[in-house]
Amino acid sequence: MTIRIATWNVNSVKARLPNLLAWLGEAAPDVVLLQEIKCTDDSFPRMEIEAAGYRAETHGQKTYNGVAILSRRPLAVRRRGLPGDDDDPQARYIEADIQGDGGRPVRVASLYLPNGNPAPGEKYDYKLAWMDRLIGHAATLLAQETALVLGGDYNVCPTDADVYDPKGWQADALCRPESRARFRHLLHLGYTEAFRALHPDRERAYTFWDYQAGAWPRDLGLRIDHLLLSPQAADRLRACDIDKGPRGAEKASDHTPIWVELDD
DNA sequence: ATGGTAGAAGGTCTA
Repeated sequence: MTIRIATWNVNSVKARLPNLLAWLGEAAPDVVLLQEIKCTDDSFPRMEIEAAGYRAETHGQKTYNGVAILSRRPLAVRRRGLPGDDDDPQARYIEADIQGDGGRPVRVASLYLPNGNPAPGEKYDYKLAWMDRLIGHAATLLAQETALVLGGDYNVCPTDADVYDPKGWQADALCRPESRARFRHLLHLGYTEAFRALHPDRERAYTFWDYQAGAWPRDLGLRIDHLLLSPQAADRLRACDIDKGPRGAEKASDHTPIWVELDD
């Protein structure tokens, strides 16, 4: 048996509720990591999602950001918010233990890394500082030797192969060397980036296409949504892929889901 | 050179 864990930046869970429910019904993932829910915890569409068979834990915020974890299995939240700055008001991190429920337990986190544009500037500084906090917390988690999936919208294109126009994007916060160096730092701690581990040479593998300028029909995309696995999770990795279906739907998010399958 | 799109909020910001 396997457990399937997906991540999807839905760009407003309320605006995307029909798309999300349809996709839960088709794809039937066991766990879904959501980003940019853009609502508070008490306005999250909990009843509809529970009716679809999922428990939901949220770390919401009005208007911007907000993350959530949906799970068919029981789950226990470990933390809301990334440690390292108690004054940070932005809701970009939630972490939970998914119960084994007959299989093996797995720890997951849903993260929404700051975009960081314009760069250079204050927003870019916040992005890099947030990445430094993530590196610190990811190292702490690694020492606990659990099967762990750090998934979400990293707002980083790891290499030029993950960008439709590398030259045009080289000065953007998603592609700048400081962002990429910190992403590599995460990997050097001991994490495995699931998609490239299984598809090292696949081209034009994107998870995001801008709403503007016909980016989707022209396939002008970026790969910025990632699933990072601790060694104990990487040992269980069986499959990973991008599900482009939802990006082609009516009223689509500008991101599409990416998922991993782990031995259960 | 600009605007092109989308979402939430609300008379603009974020992406």
